[in-house]
Amino acid sequence: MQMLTLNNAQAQARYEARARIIKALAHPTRLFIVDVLAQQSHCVCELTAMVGADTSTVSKHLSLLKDAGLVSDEKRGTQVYYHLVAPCALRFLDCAEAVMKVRLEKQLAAV
Amino acid sequence: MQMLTLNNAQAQARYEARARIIKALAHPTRLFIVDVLAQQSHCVCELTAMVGADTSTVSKHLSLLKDAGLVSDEKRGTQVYYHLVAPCALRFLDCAEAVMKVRLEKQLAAV
DNA sequence: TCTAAATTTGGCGAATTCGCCAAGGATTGT
DNA sequence: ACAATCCTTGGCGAATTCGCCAAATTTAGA
Repeated sequence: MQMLTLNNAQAQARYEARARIIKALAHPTRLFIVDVLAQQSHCVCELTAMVGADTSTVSKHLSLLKDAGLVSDEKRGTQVYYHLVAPCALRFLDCAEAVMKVRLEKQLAAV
Repeated sequence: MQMLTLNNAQAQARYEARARIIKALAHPTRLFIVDVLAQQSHCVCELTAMVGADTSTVSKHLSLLKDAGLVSDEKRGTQVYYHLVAPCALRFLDCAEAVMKVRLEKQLAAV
């Protein structure tokens, strides 16, 4: 029975790899994009309009999500459509929501 | 039927709040800590030994997780025990694992 | 071919994150 | 009271992240 530690390189690499994926979701804009893509695929221009930021900014967010393996891209003419390939990412939103709710309840109970 | 956008302050605040919680998990050490606490509560000194970093570093990671509402702390004498209060955070690990597996399969299929 | 639209990439400064060290409580036992 | 242990906080430099602008690329259409 080996104690769980972060001392060996293998365990550390495992957690780093997982953290890299979660980090891809740890941004409000990228979270929003994932939420939108869960309902329907969209091109960069559409997402740019929804987000309300520079095209390059949105494109970089999408590249980041793609590198993490959370979305995929498909070229259609001059446009690039992005699809959500990791639906489990949606549960991040639910979990965050649940944590916020618990925090609020505890805050109210303290009054 | 209102189109989903990030243009209004309310929606933006919502996604920012959720991202703040996810960001708390977006670090290998904090991910490891959550994983460990899922099985059993531990004091800072124990976690420090498992992580293999400075006590202050681990303490700050724990403070961050606590501020996010993911763990709670309980003082017992000179020690402070931390408990996992958001078990749904564990699913982040599963999701990351699944994404990594899909990525690997796709990588193998490309050979 | 020339133009226009869509997207990506490079790069810059600003802001944030990270890990360690040092210092400052808090609590237990002597 | 004093010493020892446990933990937290402040602060520093290094590294990373972020959003915009500018430039390059690709593709469709006139």
